Amino acid sequence: MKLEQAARQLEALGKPTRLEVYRTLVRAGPNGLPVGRIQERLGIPASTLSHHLHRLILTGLVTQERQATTLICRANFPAMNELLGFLADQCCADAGCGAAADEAAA
Amino acid sequence: MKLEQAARQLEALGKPTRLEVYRTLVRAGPNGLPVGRIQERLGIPASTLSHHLHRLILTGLVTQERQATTLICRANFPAMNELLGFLADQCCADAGCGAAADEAAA
DNA sequence: GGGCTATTTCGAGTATTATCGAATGAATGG
DNA sequence: CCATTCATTCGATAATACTCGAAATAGCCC
Repeated sequence: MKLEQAARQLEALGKPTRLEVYRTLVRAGPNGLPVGRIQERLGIPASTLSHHLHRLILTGLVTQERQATTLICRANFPAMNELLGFLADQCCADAGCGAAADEAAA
Repeated sequence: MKLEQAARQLEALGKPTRLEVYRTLVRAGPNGLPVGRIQERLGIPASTLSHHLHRLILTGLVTQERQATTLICRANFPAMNELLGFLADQCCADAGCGAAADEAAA
């Protein structure tokens, strides 16, 4: 993964509002959640939520699929995985720290 | 870890410039690197670099220690670990995805 | 097509952030 | 104490981003 792409994704998760949206989608699992449901849960104005979702989609962290009039949003788990991998690589490339090892052991 | 704290750290890593600084420190390992050395490597103006380092320090991702006239900067590995843990928890709390498992197996 | 629901796009106001040169502060060595 | 080196703070500018109401679009059902 390129550094710039990673930075974009990290930035996308770097605002509490968006991180909460993303967390909600992650917790919803592979079935995803309609936009309206997210809005109900988090109490965000529709236009604001749409804006944040768009940003998350642009970075590839979230996908959308149309079902009739509602749009289902899903967390893109492989993308998250890649991002975690990038961060872990940074950490353990030359450092020899126990970071990833701890995670794996836990 | 609180969501807001995680968001602050993610935001800190969310700009290419800062991510590069952080990566440089991570790769430097526990010995860290003087501010001037980072500047040489990345070619960033001193004031800009100082600004970014300050942000990284505020979020707890980087620490500084004075050695005579030079300031040694170090990546805070436990903080990074906590952040990775937070993201992994988000991912696997209810979703049952294979994310962390894949990382561990790799 | 008319009405209805779900969601996005538009537009504007506000706030935060990045960048960098110049000036300032901190610490050592003579 | 003065000169020197290392790094931060100041100040100003430009760019980017957040927020949200109003208007527009997409798709279904009758």
